[in-house]
Amino acid sequence: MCGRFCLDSTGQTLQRIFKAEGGDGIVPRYNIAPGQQSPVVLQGRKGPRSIRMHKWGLVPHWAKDAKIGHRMINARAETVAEKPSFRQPLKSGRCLVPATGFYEWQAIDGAKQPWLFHLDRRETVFAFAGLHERWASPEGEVLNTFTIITTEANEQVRPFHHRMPVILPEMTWHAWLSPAAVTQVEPLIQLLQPWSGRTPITGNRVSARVNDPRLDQPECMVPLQEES
DNA sequence: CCAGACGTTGTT
DNA sequence: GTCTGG
DNA sequence: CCAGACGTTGTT
DNA sequence: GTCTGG
Repeated sequence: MCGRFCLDSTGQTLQRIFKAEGGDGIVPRYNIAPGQQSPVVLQGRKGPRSIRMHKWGLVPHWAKDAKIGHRMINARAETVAEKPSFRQPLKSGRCLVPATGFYEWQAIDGAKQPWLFHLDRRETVFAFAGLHERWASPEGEVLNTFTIITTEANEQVRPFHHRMPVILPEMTWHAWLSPAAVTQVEPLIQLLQPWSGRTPITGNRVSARVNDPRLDQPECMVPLQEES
């Protein structure tokens, strides 16, 4: 699963980490939900990578209605090459989705308690494997959207959920982003495999409940004291 | 041929 | 747009 | 993912 | 229960 994540980074930092242009004005966010705009890193046919704001929830180019995006927030790595909605984006619309963490949810006394999963250092920016699409409404309005690819959960996440977003190691970013279009999909699918073990994730309980406005504040990212 | 779906997660 | 089901 | 809505008619 | 909106 990846139904919510955070990106504790400025556009300037993203430019440096991803060696990309754009993204000016991006500020840290701690509670990015489906339907919201979030940065993605794209590789144009020529020239440098660029950072763009896309809407989370992929709308296929053939869709008659943008509402379909609501159920396209994730794509399974195991089937992404076959699904009508993702087949073309896999060939020509791969992207990176910058993040510093993602949330899992635990029911405690009937309430949903968020846990934040992040890398060794909580502020380390990493990249989800993503796909993006450009959709034009019948009226001609353009909507840029993306989805996050998921895979089997690793050891750290498994106690919470059986799925997690694919995290691409930096050494695979170039291969995932280019060339712009491919005919053979197998090498790409291979890139989605090495998430496990290679990417140790730390989970910490967040000091705010779900949809508590404080969840949008950086203070909530600080791990809670261990309970005695 | 046309009509309808096109997705994932989690829960029952 | 493309595939599946009827 | 979670939260919140879940509807139509007629009038502005 | 299921769908939509964020």
